Amino acid sequence: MFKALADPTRRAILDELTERNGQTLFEICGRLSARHGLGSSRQAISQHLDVLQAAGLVETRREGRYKFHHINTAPLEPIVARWLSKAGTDDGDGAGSGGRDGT
Amino acid sequence: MFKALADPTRRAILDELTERNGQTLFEICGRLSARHGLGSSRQAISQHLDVLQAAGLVETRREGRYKFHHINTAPLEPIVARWLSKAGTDDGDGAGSGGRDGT
DNA sequence: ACGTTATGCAAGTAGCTACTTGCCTGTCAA
DNA sequence: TTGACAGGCAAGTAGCTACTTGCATAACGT
Repeated sequence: MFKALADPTRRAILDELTERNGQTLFEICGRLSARHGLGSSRQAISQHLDVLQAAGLVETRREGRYKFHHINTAPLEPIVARWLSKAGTDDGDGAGSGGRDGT
Repeated sequence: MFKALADPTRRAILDELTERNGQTLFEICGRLSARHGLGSSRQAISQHLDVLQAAGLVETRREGRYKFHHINTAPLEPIVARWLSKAGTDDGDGAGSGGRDGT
């Protein structure tokens, strides 16, 4: 899921779907090159959408020869909370376990 | 920054620092192999820490021959809110702009 | 039926990324 | 000072990832 967010093009796609949910592949293609200045081909976008769908961030709805893509922000919420929840246990020692390397 | 989160080892490091902030490189090494079952070498972890530091997720404090690593969750908050804030503008059309490919 | 439109699948390629290996610098203890 | 400890730098390698190219399939309009 994090790997899906690692790519700038995929983040731009999410930006696009946030602005206008339920777009087709061709519309995403056009808007990406027009509004984000990305010159990716149709297949590239299609593969990106596959990755986003596999990550659960995008859901698709088939309708005739069109395929609409909808953003799903549900998986985004717990991922960061995992590190935000704690992260107040400052220590300062940390030097008592030397000698392990694994090589 | 997203690329820093894309790697499982780096996420494990963040987990470790969340549990015990201010660890040294060697302690992180030992705890990763002990608690997370990761057999990464010292240099590998060092490079991961460099990436996390470049992403602003980890800050370091030098003290003698020790170097303590502290997690910084500040950059994590706005990244997801970017897509969570809107994402209610469902549309449904989206087929009116065919013909653009860019190739 | 026929051409067009919208999308899908698969193989191949180039660039990136994580990891290793080897050596070096600085710090602490005796 | 000497040896051990903690960490750093740099080059090389293997696997992954994004992208391209080419063809195939299904729905729609006429």
